[in-house]
Amino acid sequence: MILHPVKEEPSAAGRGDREESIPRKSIYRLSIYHRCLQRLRENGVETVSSEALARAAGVKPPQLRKDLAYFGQFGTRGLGYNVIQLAGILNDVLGTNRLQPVILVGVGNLGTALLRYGGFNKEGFEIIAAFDADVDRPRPGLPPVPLKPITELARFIHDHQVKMAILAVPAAAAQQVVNDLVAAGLQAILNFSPTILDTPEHVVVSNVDLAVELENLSYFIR
Amino acid sequence: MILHPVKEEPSAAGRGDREESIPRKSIYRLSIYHRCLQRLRENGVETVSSEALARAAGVKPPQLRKDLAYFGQFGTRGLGYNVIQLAGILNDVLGTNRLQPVILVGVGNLGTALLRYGGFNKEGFEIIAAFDADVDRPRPGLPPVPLKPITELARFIHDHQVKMAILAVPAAAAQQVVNDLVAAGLQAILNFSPTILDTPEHVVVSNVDLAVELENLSYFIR
DNA sequence: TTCTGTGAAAACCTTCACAGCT
DNA sequence: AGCTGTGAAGGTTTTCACAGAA
Repeated sequence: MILHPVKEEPSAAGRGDREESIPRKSIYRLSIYHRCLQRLRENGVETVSSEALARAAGVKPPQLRKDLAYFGQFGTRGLGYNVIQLAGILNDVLGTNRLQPVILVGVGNLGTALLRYGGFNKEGFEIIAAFDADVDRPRPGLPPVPLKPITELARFIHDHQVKMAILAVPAAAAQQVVNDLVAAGLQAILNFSPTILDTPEHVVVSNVDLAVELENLSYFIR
Repeated sequence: MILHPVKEEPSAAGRGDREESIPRKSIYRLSIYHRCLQRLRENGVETVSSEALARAAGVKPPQLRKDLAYFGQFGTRGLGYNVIQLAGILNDVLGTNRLQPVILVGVGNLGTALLRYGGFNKEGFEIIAAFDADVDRPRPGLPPVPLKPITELARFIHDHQVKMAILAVPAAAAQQVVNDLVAAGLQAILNFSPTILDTPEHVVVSNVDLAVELENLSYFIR
């Protein structure tokens, strides 16, 4: 995905290496399990075995159990996992129980598309503002999110205690913007700009490069 | 990604296990190197060392050299790599030298956003048609891509020899659609639907789940 | 009996260190 | 001298296999 999505490797950066060192891949899968559990809950399923949940998430059962084991013992031997309970635990672990404010930086083609998409809001994230160098450029059909000049970025981050940003600026501008974001205290970046960002240890970056994902798939076609 | 962003693990599925077994991660990085080389070329750089290219791509130099070594020897000892030549080689390896037709399946919020984004076309991919169960639903500002009912999917894939699809249908519909795609001979899927797809060995899937990427980042915020 | 939790083994990927061209 | 190519070492993640609780 992207695939795996492409991706960083430090184990548990950001958090204070809680509980030894948990592979970042495990954390990533936790989000996937969480999603599967939500669907099971919607379907009224009360209990799920590691085998069933693993299949839904596309992993092998021992992997799922190992991943969960980093955080505790949540299952009942001979039975499986309580769907609601496990979903709640993952909510706590991932920090998705509280609504998380997010800003979008870069409202060009892709940024506009992401704004109009709106799918983030359903999952506990809210884009509370968008920033761009050119505020006046026409962008038909934008949802009612405040659009601000990028010069107000640092101030806004401070004032609203923003911790996460979605970055969709041109590659050439990305590093400079990131420097500003980091200086303002931002902690996590979902990067759609086609560049590898240079960030300090305590800032976490996930890269999603749509062109790279397609190129990568292209290799596997005969 | 992102990313990411998430991702499959079989080594060299799809292709006939050419050259022993090449890690999928290596292939993925090849796309990243390719992108960095393009930028270097634009800047008029003629030669690049493994150290410089690795830094641009966010990896360590031996990793870059190992990745390239799966496909041959392209550098000059004492000098480095010729930017244009290496870019050409990666074009060949990745199969991005020829224009690749792609279809979009699912023109809801996200699908529409992706269509309007249009960033794929620059990179050697062209969305030649879009499919949705409901063709009549209003979608303002769509680019001039043929929008067809999903019932014509199989026929179209056959007639146009389509090998790649971008999937952005609701989770509940995804597996059924994928079954149809696979039956029609499709080989690679970039999946934006928030589900793990069940596909035969010879079909490659990259998953990009935007909500999962955000959730994952959420963990690292204190 | 069933299914989780987990140490140990296997597989995998990354990094090192240096040999070998230019 | 400089930098690539690569076997071997090192580290991490995945998988196995079984002990142990319900």
